[in-house]
Parts: sequence; structure tokens; C-alpha cells
Amino acid sequence: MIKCTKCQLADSVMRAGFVRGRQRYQCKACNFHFTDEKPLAVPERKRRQTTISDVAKALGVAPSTVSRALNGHSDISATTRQAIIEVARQLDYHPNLLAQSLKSSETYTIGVVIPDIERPFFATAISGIQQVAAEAGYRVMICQSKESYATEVSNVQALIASRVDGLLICHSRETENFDHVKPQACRGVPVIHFDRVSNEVDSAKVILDDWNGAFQVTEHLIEQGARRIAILAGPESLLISRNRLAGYLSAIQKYKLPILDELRAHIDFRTESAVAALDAWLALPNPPDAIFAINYVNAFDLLIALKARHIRVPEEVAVVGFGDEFMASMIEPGLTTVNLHPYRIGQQAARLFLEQIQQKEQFQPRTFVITGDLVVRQSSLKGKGPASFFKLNI
Amino acid sequence: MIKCTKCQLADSVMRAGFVRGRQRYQCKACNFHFTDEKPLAVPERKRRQTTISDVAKALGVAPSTVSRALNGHSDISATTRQAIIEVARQLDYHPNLLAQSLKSSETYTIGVVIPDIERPFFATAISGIQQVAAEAGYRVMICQSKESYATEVSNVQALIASRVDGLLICHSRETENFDHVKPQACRGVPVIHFDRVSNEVDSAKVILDDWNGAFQVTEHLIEQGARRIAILAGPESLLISRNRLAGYLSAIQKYKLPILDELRAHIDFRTESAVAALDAWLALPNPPDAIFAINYVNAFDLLIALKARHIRVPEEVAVVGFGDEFMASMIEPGLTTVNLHPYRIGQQAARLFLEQIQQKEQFQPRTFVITGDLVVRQSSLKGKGPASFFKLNI
DNA sequence: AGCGTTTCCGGTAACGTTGCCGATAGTTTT
DNA sequence: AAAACTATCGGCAACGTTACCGGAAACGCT
Repeated sequence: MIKCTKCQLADSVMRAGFVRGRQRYQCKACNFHFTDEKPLAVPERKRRQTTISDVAKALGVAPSTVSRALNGHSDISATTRQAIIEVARQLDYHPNLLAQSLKSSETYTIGVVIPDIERPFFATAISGIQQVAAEAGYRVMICQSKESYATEVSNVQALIASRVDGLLICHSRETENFDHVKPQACRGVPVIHFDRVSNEVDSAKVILDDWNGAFQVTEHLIEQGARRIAILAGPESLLISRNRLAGYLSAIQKYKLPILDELRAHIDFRTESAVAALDAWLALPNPPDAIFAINYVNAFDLLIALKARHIRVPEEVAVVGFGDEFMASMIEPGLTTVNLHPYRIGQQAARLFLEQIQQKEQFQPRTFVITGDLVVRQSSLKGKGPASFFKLNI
Repeated sequence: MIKCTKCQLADSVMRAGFVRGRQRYQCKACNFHFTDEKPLAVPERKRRQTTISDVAKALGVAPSTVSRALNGHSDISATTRQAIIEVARQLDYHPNLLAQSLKSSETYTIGVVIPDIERPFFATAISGIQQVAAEAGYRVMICQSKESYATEVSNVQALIASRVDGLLICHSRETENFDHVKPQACRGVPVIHFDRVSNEVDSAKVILDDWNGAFQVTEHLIEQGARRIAILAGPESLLISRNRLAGYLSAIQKYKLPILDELRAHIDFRTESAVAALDAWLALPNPPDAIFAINYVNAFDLLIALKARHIRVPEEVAVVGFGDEFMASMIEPGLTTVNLHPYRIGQQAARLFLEQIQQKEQFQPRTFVITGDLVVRQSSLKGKGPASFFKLNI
């Protein structure tokens, strides 16, 4: 006979359904429901790390006392504190950051969204972010959008859901809608943009001066004696493409050279497109004597294609790129480029985040502009201008 | 006159010290302590995200009911569930992953420790890790040791403290003590090693077959007609250095070529050291006709130094490297290397982690060996062997 | 001694979520 | 119609931590 677990009576107990795999009973006397088999009492105790309560129990003090001792709080005697610290050490206690974060709603984690970590520019930028973040005690969680808008959105949402303290983002090429990084979508989490930014969002930004960099390389080519400078630009819709084109045009205008439309190509950055543009230029009655590729990979494409066509660089055609990766110094001839300082960009983005965290509501979003440096190598040295006396970066 | 906040009497109240910046009183009647100024009642309500209780209150149901509805639990009616889902959507509710993690002690986060994210090998490996992790719903937290043992240890501890579900690590060069990745130090968190592993720890590992790769390139050089093959190895203490040397020696022995000690150099991977070793070889009465650099950066160093010395590659000296980065195809001449498949290594490490999570105690640590593929380019094509008919990877 | 003060520790609640179980109304079976 | 059952929902507790405050003993001063 089944006895009620509450009033211990057996007569008044009757069955009351079968629920969650167990027979259920109801005591008519005390009106109490219960199931027969008592819980299996967690046969296999889940492997737990030492908690503050374990330390407290070991010493016979309250958990809050242990917390105070370990956090250097004042309301505690020196002897008690020493004892607690010692026991905590013995038990190998480490605070549970999850619980701390839940309590304080600070995770000390920064979320970073980039298009592709395999591209040296972003890898270096992340390194810069991490250096600054680590010094301030922040961890970094990295997501790649792989240039997909949908992935970017889901990355941002996942990071926000993880309650990161801030979000550093460089948008994918596909991204045209920026609702997912707006304040209401990010629920007050500070968002810092770098490299590819959006003017739709009122946030702190770190951008590079595309106009200036393009102006520098173009001016350098002109100083080297180039007069018919072609530009291998990207899609006209892309902001970086427009800015670099503008810098190029400004330099041309400054030196009162003619602007030749047949020497401007907008491509999609694929190698085949770059080579096709090159061949079109070479077929002109008056081929260019210099080419500015606004993308360093396409600059490599050009160098290789030119070599295959037995056209000497820089004597017949000078070539300059944009973005000074390790490879630019490795290829033969060395590629003249603009060093975009990705490490600094990352550092600066992280610093802006720290600033925003510190100043809270007082923080005024501002845009930080990183200016690239011209790095002259052989690919542009036609030797007719003063730049040939620059120290070479081989 | 001050009244006791409990019994409302004023006569029995007397001052009882000054604590935490506020005057304190004690009621003699009811023996109750209190301070005068009541707490400022959080003047600025901390910006909170919508919680499950907010949704519950909006509908007049219990929080647990909301939880059940949102998690697709069964004990709920379809109408209630729909209403809850709708309100949750309206209030823009997103579950707090911190609270979920605290409750479930699962963070769905993998910690990754690598020496340097800027090195293409690791950037690609991380990409592989992330792809597999993301598909399984895991996030990735990345730390760089920058080849420092101390940094590595602190990274590991920080990740463990963050309660990551698993740890994927490639040790720094400095690391000789592996206590920080042993089970007791990691408190049961699964640890997977990749690339640079330790045999001291009984963990799942993904390694690349250094011996086989070295054997392949050396055999290739021999087939190309090389007979005096030098090896530019790393420090003798380094495992990869020893393994690649062994593969090299095995190939030499297989073809019954003499092992020449003067053609073996152990360097510290710096460019100057590589060039010094090269010059020493060139000064020999019988210089080598091929060089195997066990590190791709040093292979580049050699190509550049040889070019500066007007020594033709591969005619006079063939050069092969190890690790097929993007640059190997860009440099002139293209560098023959072994593709180590870093992406696969990352994928495999992540898969081993998932396996271990799934199988729990039943998981048997195993070592996964990734075999590299020979990638032939111009730098090794002396044209005397069958390999010259290989399809070139330009 | 009497009163006010300081020191130090314990208890409670809350962060947000979910598992477990009890309660209740309505429905079906005997 | 009583007994047995089902479908739903509410409440409690716990994950680990810490802020806040009350209690009590020790201390200091007149």
C-alpha cells in the first residue's frame, strides 16, 4: 500500500494519472500529489569546479565573507582574509566568470566581425585589437562574415546575445543595410566601425584615408615621369573605389595631365578581370606607361601577367598597388604600395571602444583617420624623378 | 527626531556609529539598526535588455511558462505558446546566454590558443576551426601567445576561467612545461592539440606528417637530378625540425646518396641566419645543387639572396620550402613546397573536439595525421627527372 | 559604568534562466 | 458518478557571485 509522503496516511491515497514516465498519486486527506519513485538524486554528480561556497564551507564562514576576502574588500579582518586566501589556493578556486558577468552585466569581452581572417590586412588588424584589448583586460571573440551579409547579421546577433561589452566591425562587401548595427538593434552595446564603415550609423569609426593614399602613389608615378597612368579600380558602387579614384584624379589634375577615360577600368577584383583590363590597355595605340591597381592582389596579377608578356616593369610600365602586405616586398620586382597600417587601425578601434566604455553617455562618436605611407620599391622606379633617391624597402 | 523604521518609536533611537558614509542609528526598543538616508533607489535605472520575466509580466503568466513556450517544451498549449512568442517578438526578447550558460554550465564557446594570428598558417587553421565550430553552433574565442610561454599559460587560464567548453591549442616555441594543459589544470575541459603537440598530455591531437613531407620534397629534388642537397633546419630541440630532418635523411638513404654533414645547418629561422648558412655553403669547394628549407620564410630568404648573388634558380641551385602559403606562388621563381592543409588541420581539430563533447567519458584520445602534398613549381625544376612533367602550379 | 563607535561577519536578495514538481480544471474511463 | 487520467500552468530552487544591510562583539571615551 502506498503511503502519502506528506501525511503518511495510506487509505486516502489514490492514483492520479501517469505523468513524465512515473505513476502519480494523490492523497485525498491532505490533498497532496506525489509520484512513487523518488528522484534518482543525481547518481552521477556533475563535475563541478570549486565554488565560493566550497571555500566557505571548508572554513565554516559565509560565502559573502569569502567573496569579500578574495576581492580585497575592507570589511574583513586580516587573519580571516589570509585564511580564506590560503584555503582558496589549496582548493584551486577560480571565480566563475559567467556568474560574475551575469551579476555585473560586464563580460570583459569584445566582439569583432571581419570579412575574412585569412586576409593579412584583417589578421593584422585583429592583432592590433587584441593587443590593446588584452592590456585593458578584455578578451576578444572573432567572427568572420566571409563577405556575406546574412552571416554578418547573424554574427552580430550572436555576439550581442553573448552580451559582449562592445562590437568592432568591418562590414562585408554585400552589406548595404545597416540596421543590425544600429543602437536599438545592439541594445546599447557600443559599436565601433573600422575600415569599411557606414555613415548611416552614428558611431565611432576608424577609416583610412583612401583619397590621400591614392594621391600619393599617383603623384609618385608622375614624379617618376609617368604621363599616361591607368587605374585599375573596383566596382563604382564601392566607397573605397570611389575615394581612391578621386585621389588619383586629383593628382592628375594637380599636374595638369589629361584625364583619359580609356585608362580607367572598373573590375570586380578577380584575376581574370584584371588581366583582361591589362590586355585591353596594351592593345591601345598609346598604352599606359604606369598602372595604379587599387587592390594589392590585382597588382600582383598585373606583375605576373606583364612578366608573361615580356613587358619590362618598371621601364615600360610602372605598377603600384595599395596595401603593403608582406608579399609586396617578396615579389620581383618589389611592389610600390601604400602601407595602410592595419595594426594601427585595429589598435585605434580598440582604443575608441575603451574610451566609449569609460566615458559612457558623455562619449562623442568621432572618426579617426589613418593616413597611409608611400612605400617605394622597384616596380615604380622609372628613375626620372626625385623619388628614385628614396631609400628602398626591399 | 529620528523614528525607528521598524517600530516607529522615536524616543528609544540613539546613534550607533558612522558606517559606509552614513549615520547609523539603533532602536533600543526593538533592537534594530538602521541608517538615515534610505538608498538612492538606483536613480539611473541600468539599461537592461528584455528578460523572460518582462515577457511573463506582459502576459500575466509565469516566467517558467515563457521559458517552456520559447524552448519548444511540450507542457504548454498552442494558443499560449503563440501568444508568448508574439509578445517576445514585440518586446525584442533575446535570451541571456550568460544566464543560460550559468545554468547549464555550457557556454558553446571554444577557446583557441595559437602563437600568432598574423601567420597565414594559423589564420587559415582558425578559419577551418571556425567553419566546423559555427556549423555546430559554437563560437570561437581566440588568443595569441606571441610565442611566449607566460602568455600562453595566462591565455589558457583566462579561457578556462571563461568556462569555454573546449580548448584547441598550438603551443608556443618556448613551451616546454605542459602542466597548464593537463586535465587537472583544465578542470575537465577537453583539450585538443594541433600542429605543435605535446606527448606529455593524453589528449586528442592533429599533427602533420613532417617526416613524410620532408621525404617527398627531398625525393623530388633527387628525381630532378640533385645530388648534393643541403637542408636548412631549425633548432635541434624543435620536434618539427627533427622530424623533417629525419624525412630528408630517409630519402637520401633510400637513393643511397652520401649524407654530408657540411650540408646541414641548424638555424634560428632569422633571415640573417639563413643568409649566413647559404654563404657558408656557397663558399664550399663543392656547393650544394639544391637546398631544402624547412621553413617557407627562410626559403624566400634564400631565393632573394641567391638572386642578389646572381645564382640561377633552379639551374645552379634548386630550392624547396615547406608550407604552401599564397606567397609561394607569387614569388619568382615559384617556390616548390609542401601544402600542409592548415584549413583541414583546423577543421579536424574542431571535429575532434565535437567528438569528445559528444562521447564524453567514452572518448578515446586519438591522433590525427594530416599528410602534406607536394606542390611543384619552378624553383626545383632542374628538368632532369619525371617531375618536370608535373602540372605546374603557377 | 554608560554611551557612542568601530570592526567584522552572516544573511538575504538579485542577476536571468530552466528543471522539477505540485496544483487545478477539465476530460475520459469504469 | 466516482475514479482515473490529461493538459496546462504556477511556484520553487538552483547555477555562482556579490551588493547591501543587520547583528553583535569589541573598543574607546567620558
